[in-house]
Amino acid sequence: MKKNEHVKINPNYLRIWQTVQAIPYGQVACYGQIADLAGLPGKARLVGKALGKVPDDGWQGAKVPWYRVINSQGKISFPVENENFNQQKAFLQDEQIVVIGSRIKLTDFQWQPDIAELLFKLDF
DNA sequence: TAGCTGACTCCAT
DNA sequence: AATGGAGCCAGCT
Repeated sequence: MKKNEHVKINPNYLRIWQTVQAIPYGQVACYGQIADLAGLPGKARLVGKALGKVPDDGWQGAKVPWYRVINSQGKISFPVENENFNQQKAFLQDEQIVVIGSRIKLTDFQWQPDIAELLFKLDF
C-alpha cells in the first residue's frame, strides 16, 4: 500500500505524540508522566508503544522528541550499548543533559509542566 | 477470540 | 545502585 490515507492511527498515539512535543529542550519526562498528561493515566506502556511508531518526518509539522522520554527510575529504557540506546543518549547529551551510564538525574532534568498552560496548549 | 508481549511501575531485597 | 517479581493493559498475532 502506497497511500496511508486508509491507515487508521490510534487516536491515543496522537495525544501522546502531541504531549511529547511539549517537553522543553534540555528536559526529560517519564513514560507514566506523559501518560498522565495525555489523559491516559496508568498507561505508561502505551507511551512506549506510541513512541515506537513516531513518524520519522514528525507530526503536524514538528518533530517528536521521543528521546526526551525515559523511565521512572531516571534511566534510558533500552538495553545498554544497543543502537537505540546510543542514539537516545547522544541526543540527550546534545541538549546538555548529563547522562551517566544509562542514568539521568530527574531532580535536575525532569520536566515540571504548568498544568493550566499545558492543557490550553494541548487542547484536549 | 485468546494468549502473548513489552521503549512501564512499584515494592522488596 | 542493581535485581527480581508481581501487577498492569492496550496492541498485536
